[in-house]
This record gives sequence, structure tokens and C-alpha cells, in this order.
Amino acid sequence: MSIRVRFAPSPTGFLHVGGLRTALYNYLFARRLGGVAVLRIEDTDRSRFVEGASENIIATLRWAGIEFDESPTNGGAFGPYTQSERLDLYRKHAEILREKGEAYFAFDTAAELETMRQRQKEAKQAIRYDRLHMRNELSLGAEASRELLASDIPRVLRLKVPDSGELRFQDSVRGEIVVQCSEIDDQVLLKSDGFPTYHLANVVDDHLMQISHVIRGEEWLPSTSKHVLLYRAFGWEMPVVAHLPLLLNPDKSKLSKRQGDVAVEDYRAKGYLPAALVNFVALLGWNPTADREIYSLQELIDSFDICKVNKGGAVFDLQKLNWMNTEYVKQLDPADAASLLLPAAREAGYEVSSEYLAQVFVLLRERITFLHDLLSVGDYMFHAPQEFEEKFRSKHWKDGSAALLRPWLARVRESSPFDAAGLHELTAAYVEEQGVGFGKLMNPVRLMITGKGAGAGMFDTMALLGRDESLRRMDHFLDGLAQ
RNA sequence: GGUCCGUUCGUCUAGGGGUUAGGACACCGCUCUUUCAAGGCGGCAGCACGGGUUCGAAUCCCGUACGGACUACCA
Repeated sequence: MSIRVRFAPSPTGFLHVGGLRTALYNYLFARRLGGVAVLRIEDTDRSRFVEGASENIIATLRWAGIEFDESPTNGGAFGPYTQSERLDLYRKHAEILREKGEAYFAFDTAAELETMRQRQKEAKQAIRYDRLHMRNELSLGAEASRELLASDIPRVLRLKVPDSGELRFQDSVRGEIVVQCSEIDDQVLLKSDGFPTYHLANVVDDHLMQISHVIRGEEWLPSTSKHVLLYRAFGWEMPVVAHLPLLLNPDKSKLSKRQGDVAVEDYRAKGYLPAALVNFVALLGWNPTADREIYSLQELIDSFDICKVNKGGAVFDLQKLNWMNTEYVKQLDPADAASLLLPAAREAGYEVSSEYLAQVFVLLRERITFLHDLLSVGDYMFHAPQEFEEKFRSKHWKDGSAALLRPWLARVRESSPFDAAGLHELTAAYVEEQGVGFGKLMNPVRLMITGKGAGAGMFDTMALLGRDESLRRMDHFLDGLAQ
């Protein structure tokens, strides 16, 4: 059997991080087994359609490095199948179902359905379409329905669910699931606007596209029994299903916008690296080994196993994501880091070369979570400090500091070459002579040059800044003191 | 309310009859040190509960509790 999977988002907004993980697992599964992954846009709800959402989802998947293999127009591309372009297919199959007696038309109004639900709720009954008492082909009989069918009264097509019997299906993640037919609602298949519902379109497409494995979120588990019935009604073979555990808010409810960012777009905008986000999200619900956290996409592919996916939901923990991003930032090639950061640096008004940016990155990469932190954490690498951290000053700038600094400054002025090793050597000799520790001298130097109490090694910092700039800042500071 | 699903440190997880229950994030301590990080070392902390099955249960079975999803002419 050839492996074919699909990722089927609906274009109602930005790609959700949960969607990213679903897409990723589908992608990993397909790549691991040499299968095909298709992207399908499920836009059968016209009222929720958001302009540009589909394009955004595709762009976001590309950003994350997740690729799809097939397109309706040309064989090899990423480009998606779009359900709204396949409406004839769903209508045709809906008709087949009706001819087989597996589906029927119903003419109830929204108000009638509401009344029915209210009644059921008050009677503490399960809320389900009441086929016997509502207005439909089955309750009305052939004679009476003929008139309604011929009229222009709005109608929906409903699945005729068997009254009794047991349904069983295997889920690759959860094992066997058992559901009683009596618990299943007569699902609407075709809406009154002629569009199919998710259930019909999904089953028809999965079959027509020869999808072998349906990997999707747990929220679909309850409706899978309806899909089983649909496959059975059509006489089609059911694909293997796997329902992924949900991504959760810290309070364990389904990950939602109210409690933080859910759009991949948001994380991208905040400066998370795609590889870090993908790595993090991959490990929410699955882990290839016991003692590793960092995996490249290829390593994830090589070890992916759908059967090892967890059943329980996973809380999306921002702290761990942040840690993972710092790991990926540290591993970035300096030249790549510089080119990623250059636009932001320019926007901040720093007219620097990418070579210089790469050097600043190397200097400070262990101290940042996001690449763009370089511009704030290391602002003094781009201009003289505009303010001096008072807490650090009061702690490390003593009355005798200036007197201790001047002879050292004279030597720095003369030193050659001006590099970190030379400065270190020179300074080591000086503090030895003076009988003081490094800190006594270097903390004031840090204050004068960076204005801050935290940063990379001062000799490296000075070397990168250069002799002129370093001395200018210190002289300026001491001049200010003298006045 | 009904149906279905789930439950290993605070969080992500490994482990699936015999383990001192392992790793990671976070937190704390020590170390390194010119600052802050990073790094190294160490610490805190967990099998939801109750019954079975078994010589032996975190692991298998059944309940209970708790949590979640679904319950639309949304996906």
C-alpha cells in the first residue's frame, strides 16, 4: 500500500501552532515512509472564510520548512487542493448516497431545530436530530415529500445513521474505539447552500485522493464514527486514523488565543527561529529517545513513529520554547545570523556591515534568547552608551577608580597590536603591579565603555570596538567626571 | 446533561511486570570568573486514588476521582 497523507486546514485565520504540529507529524510520517503528503484547503464554510488566510497558511508552512508534494494543476508542486473548487464531486457523491438510501433530505428550519433541542435539553435527553418527528423524507413518506422536494424550500441532506449496532475502529494512537450507533446523530452532509459539510467533503476527498493515513487532532475523534459510517455507506475502504493529543493552555484547556499566542505568525514575529519552533512542537506529544532534546528536521524524520505518540494532551510551555530558541540561536552560523539580523539593524539606524554584525553576534550569542536581542543587549556595540547603569556604577565605581585607570589608559593607548590577548596581557601586568584584582579595574572600564553591568568579556568587546572608539568613550567619561 | 478520550516531577517526556523510576525546561546551590550569561557539578520534585490479577504492579484488569474534547446547515 502506498503511503499518502494530507494536512487539511480551513482558511479561517492564521495557522495555529497545533495545526503546525499536525502538519509536521503528517510530513514526518510521509517522509519517514517514503510517502506523499498533500495539502488540502477545506473552505466549505463560506461564512468563516478569511481573505488571504490560505496564502498565509502556505507561506507559514514554507517558513517552517514543511513541504507538500502534490498539486491539482501540476504534479510536483506544493500548491494545495481547494475544496470549493471541487463542489461537483461532493454533490455527485451526496446523490449517490441518497440513491442508496443512506441519506435523506430534511426541511426543518433553524427555529424548528432549536425548539427540538430545547425540548431534548429540558427532558435531559441526548441532543440529536429527531428523524421521526421532524420534517424530512423519512418521516413524511414518499407522497408528502415529493411536493417539498419539488418546491424551493431549503433543505439539507442528512446521513441516515443505523438505529442500532456497534461501531469499532482502530486508532493508531489510541487503540480500539467503540461507539454505539444509537449515539450518533444524523449528520448534515449537504448544507442548504449546496456546500458539503466537513464530514462529507473530508471523506470524499480522502477517498478520491487515496489517503492511506488520516493524522489529525483529537477534536475529530468523536466524529470519526460518522466517517466510518460514511465509508461504509459508500462501500469504500477506511484509511488508518490517528488522533493526536491536543495542545493545551497552562490551565489544561485546549490551547486558545485568550491565554497567549496561538498563531505561528506570532512566534515568527517575535523572533523564534523556525527550526526551534518545529523542534519544540515536534516534542509535544512524542519523543524519539529519552535523553535528547535537539533534533534537526531530518533526525525527526528518521525517528518518527506514529504509534509512539502520546495519548495525553501537552501544555505548551513558553519557557522551554525560549530555551530551545536560545540553543538554536547559539548554533547559528555567524554569517547567517548577520544576514538575518541586518534588516532589523538597519531599521534601528545602525549603519553596520554584515561582517561587523557577525562579530557582534559571536561576541554576545550566549547572552540572547532572540537574534534581535543583539540590538538591545549589545546596543553599545553600535553607539556610545547614552546612560550608565546606576546600580552597577555605585557598586563598582569607587573614589579611587579614576586614579587607578589613568596609568592603565596610557598603556592601552600605546599598546600594539590592539587585540584581546594583548589587552589581557597588558592588564594582567598592570593589576599585578598595583596589587589589585581584575575587577577593581575592569568593572569601571565596563561601565565607561558599555554603560551596562552585563556583557561579554571586556577585552573582546574593546578589541571589536577598536582602539579609537574604546578610548574615546573612556576619555569622554573621565572628562565628564572632571567637570 | 450525554458520548468519547485521557492521567509518570510545576511543565515536556523516557520507561509498558522485578529500575535507587531516567532525561530536559524552570527553580535552588556550588564552580568557573573582570560583569552578565554560557559551560561544568549537584539539589528539589513525580507514577491521581481504591480494588483486583501476580511471588512481585508505575507497568495488566475493573472501578472512582479529576481533567479534556465533542455534542452546528464550523471545521
